[in-house]
Amino acid sequence: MAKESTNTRDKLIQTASELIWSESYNAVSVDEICKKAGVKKGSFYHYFKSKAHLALETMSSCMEETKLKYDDIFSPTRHPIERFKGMVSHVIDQQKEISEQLGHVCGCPFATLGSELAGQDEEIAKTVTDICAKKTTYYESALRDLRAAGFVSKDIDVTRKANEIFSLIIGQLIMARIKNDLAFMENNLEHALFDLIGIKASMLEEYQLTG
Amino acid sequence: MAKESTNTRDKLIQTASELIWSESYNAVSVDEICKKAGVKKGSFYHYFKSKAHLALETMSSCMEETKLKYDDIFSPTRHPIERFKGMVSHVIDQQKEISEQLGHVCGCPFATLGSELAGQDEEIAKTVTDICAKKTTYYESALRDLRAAGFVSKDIDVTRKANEIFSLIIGQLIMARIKNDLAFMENNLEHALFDLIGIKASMLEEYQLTG
DNA sequence: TTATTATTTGACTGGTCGGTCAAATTAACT
DNA sequence: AGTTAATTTGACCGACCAGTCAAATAATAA
Repeated sequence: MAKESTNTRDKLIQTASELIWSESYNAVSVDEICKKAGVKKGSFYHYFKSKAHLALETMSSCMEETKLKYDDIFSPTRHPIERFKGMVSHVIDQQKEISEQLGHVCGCPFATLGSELAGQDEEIAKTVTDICAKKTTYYESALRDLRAAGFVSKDIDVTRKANEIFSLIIGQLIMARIKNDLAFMENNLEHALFDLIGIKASMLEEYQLTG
Repeated sequence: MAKESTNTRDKLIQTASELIWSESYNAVSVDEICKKAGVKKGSFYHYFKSKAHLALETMSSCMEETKLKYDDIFSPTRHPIERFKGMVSHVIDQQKEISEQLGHVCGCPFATLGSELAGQDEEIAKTVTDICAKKTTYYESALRDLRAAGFVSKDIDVTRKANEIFSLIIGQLIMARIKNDLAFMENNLEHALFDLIGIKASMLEEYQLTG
């Protein structure tokens, strides 16, 4: 997340990521990004053909990191309950780290950017939609394994449920960003998630003992 | 929602609401708002001391309307299950209406604005936070009545659950805005909501018959 | 070495931004 | 009527916006 790249292109992406994530796309200017990255504007437009393209590549870069992390968290070698718990921990840890680094709870970079530009830039909206779809596939797979293990009802609709889970997380992240406070999420995200999935506390305890 | 006010101030608020809601705060300029409202810039700054203040008053105005609607939907005279169903219908109807009118699914105006300006304007973030808190009180009250009627467990934490409900709705609205598609919400919001509350389909059917 | 390509620089553009202001107009009060 | 206050107007800032470009420099290949 903080790799101190010497490469000009990466430095721009890194800086843009921080500025846009903590402020917003339209509130941050190309000049500002260049200044903070220590790069002249001409170089910026050597690597990116527009501000929007920088945002797109920033998202790609961020999604690559996320994929590495999620491939581990949602590895089929883990128990599906552990996967969801791992994801919750990861989300909260990441938010803590970023909020300490940038001085503000930032929420989900994709959702924030997507929401801001949904009515302004179709390509960005499309990219965010794709990223969201990708994330829900992790949940779907974990839900299938949860179903196979008998933790949830046989007739659960995993696609629908995965989307519900995703919405819940996005919603809590947005609220955390607006309130600039992670407390509620820390106390409630896991609880709410298992409630939504339909796994009772008693089942979690049982799993805890046997697992 | 479309009152065609002849009053200059109201016309500016109305226009700003539409433009900011469908685009975003930073993407819409004061000039643009004035032009569409048929008002000169000098008049704008006669009524609002800054662009941010216009946004604040736009939110107040929107929240007033919302309160009228919600006071009806969440009237204690209604069965608490009916209240939640009524809210879901209202949210979806409103989204449909606005998306037809403005040509794009717009989501929650407070969440969109709040998310965009969370790291930029503290007063706006604070206002959005207050509005969110106000909305959750409707859910809390309905949850208490649901608990009293025996539809949910006696030891449910209504404040926590109300916040979870709120997050879920915000999340689905953000996703609908990004995807510019209401289909998922229409098919799933009510279902997900009752899942989260912990009311099984069988109980809903039972209520349907007796109510 | 020289020729070719990739990268960096900084000055530049035309347009737009949020916001100001004094003067003109209208409405309200006496 | 005359006076005062509310409203509207349009011209006007300086700062900043995204994006351009030709020339300078550095890296690579022959």
